Amino acid sequence: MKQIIRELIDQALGACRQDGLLRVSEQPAYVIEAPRNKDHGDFAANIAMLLAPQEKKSPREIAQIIAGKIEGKSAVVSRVEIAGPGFINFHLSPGAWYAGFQELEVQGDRFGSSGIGKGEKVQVEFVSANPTGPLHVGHGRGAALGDALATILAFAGYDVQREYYINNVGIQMQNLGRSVYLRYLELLKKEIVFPDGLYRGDYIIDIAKEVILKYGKRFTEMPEAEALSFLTEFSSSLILNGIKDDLEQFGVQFDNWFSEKVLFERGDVQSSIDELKAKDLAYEHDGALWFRTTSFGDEKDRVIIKEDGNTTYFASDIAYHREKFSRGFKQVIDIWGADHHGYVPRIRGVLTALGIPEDAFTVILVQMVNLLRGGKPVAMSTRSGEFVTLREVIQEVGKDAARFIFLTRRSDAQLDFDLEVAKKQSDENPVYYVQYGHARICSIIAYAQEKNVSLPVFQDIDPGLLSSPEEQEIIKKLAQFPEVVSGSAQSCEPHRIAIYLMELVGQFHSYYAKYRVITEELAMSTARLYLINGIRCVLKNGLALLGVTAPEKM
RNA sequence: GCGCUUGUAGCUCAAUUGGAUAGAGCGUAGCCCUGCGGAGGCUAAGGUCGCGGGUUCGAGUCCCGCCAAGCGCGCCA
Repeated sequence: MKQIIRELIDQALGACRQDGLLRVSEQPAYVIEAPRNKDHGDFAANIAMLLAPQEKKSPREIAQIIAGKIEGKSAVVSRVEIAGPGFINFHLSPGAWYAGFQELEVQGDRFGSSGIGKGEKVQVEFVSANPTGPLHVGHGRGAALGDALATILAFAGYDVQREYYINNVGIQMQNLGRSVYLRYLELLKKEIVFPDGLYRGDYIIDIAKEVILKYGKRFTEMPEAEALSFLTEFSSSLILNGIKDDLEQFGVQFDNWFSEKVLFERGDVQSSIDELKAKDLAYEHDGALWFRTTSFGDEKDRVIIKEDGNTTYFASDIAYHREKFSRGFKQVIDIWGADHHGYVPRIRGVLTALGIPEDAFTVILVQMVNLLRGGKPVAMSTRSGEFVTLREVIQEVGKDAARFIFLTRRSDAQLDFDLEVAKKQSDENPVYYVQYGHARICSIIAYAQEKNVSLPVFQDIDPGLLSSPEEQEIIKKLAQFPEVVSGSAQSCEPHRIAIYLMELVGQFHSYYAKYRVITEELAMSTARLYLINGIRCVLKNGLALLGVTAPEKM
């Protein structure tokens, strides 16, 4: 619809130039938008204000000239007016919106999808938590965001891959193995000292118990190094399986689980280092090998091989990101916890060094989650092991509520997650508001069937009957959905869809309260049934993009 | 100390990416079922958009300076 308006304006500008009314030596990038205020029409353009400096006329005067060339040119536009500082407001004829109806009807489940992604390969990497402990709420936020974003991008025509990077190399893994080993010995009544820095959570003891069940005492009889090596492997794969289960329960499925170990086994880490050396971007100093990240805007250079000869995690990440792009992704999106933000310049530096275009890489930082219960903070200390796991949250409040709460907020703002509020199946909890709307419509459709009013197609209805202000607003709102989806994809902001759904369902609920859908008048009943079925379809599509179910009954 | 992010109604959050009179929910005060789902609807009160400058036709949005909160600033991951 915007496109049609844009064409009208462009044509008018051409006509003005031809008639010598305006110079338009340089056409500014103007905006067409749906004004907040209904009195300002269906669309507004700011072209006249932008043109004012070069035309040396007042914006309103220019607007008047342009409007003169638009008036009566199209059946779509019923009225054009000049308002405010020089906006050109377009009022559309009611029939203009019917196109949106038909699109919705034809596309059904695909309504809202688009081809703006042009089939480009995009990777979204998210969660990527170390397999040293269960996922917590913060990971849940990243999971909901990454998963929804991936779905939305796919809907917008990108070829999307979801990837989880498994950090299964390094000191933290050894710490995990040692933690389990010590708890194991402890359970077998050996004297132990449990040092700081190891994992204290109860889940470590659970793993140790499982080891005893499966393998008995045998690790007390073998050399410590051998036992540690086995237990590290055993524990991390056990934890990783737990993570996979949790994510599945949360409705998240990855296409690829990428293991850091593989980078070493295939020699990717070594070859990355070689490449940096060859480009003179790495140098030796104090017995370590440094990467010249300062050349790319970082605060200081960073170590990639330590004095003791081991590589840093940074070395792995260089290799990993290099490897990602070698797989042909046009766009790589990493979702990180905000506590890693200091890491962004480093990785950007790496990519620049490797000759990867800056805009091919996006980092989305997801801010912390403050877990509350009835307004009071819940202790979340990883070291002491006192934290609420994602699994517990899902069990307590449900997948849909948790996901929706994460996805109604922008990712770069901190989020208060109150378990008591999330659990309430009412007012304070918007997910039920949206789902309830969907269920309500399904129920009306079922009722209509009972009354022998079957679900109509566009040809069956008289759209002119949908003339109340509420109905007109709903029709427009439905037509906006595709733009909301593509905007959400391009800005990597899934929350826009959640907000839109709450607005749409709000319109529906008040419409429902004011007008009766199924009455004695068949023509009116059919038209209204058609309208609310359109709402149902959009609610369902929108919820699907967020990974939230759209129940027919609740 | 330096850097990143945030600051909008009593609370939790939006605001079409620079647009016209800043909006929802909760909470508060009232009200609405003889009708398809009351997990709903209607009305009211509630704002110095952290503070101060600047940019321009126009700023919650961009720039600068303060203030506050969170997070970073390792040859840890």
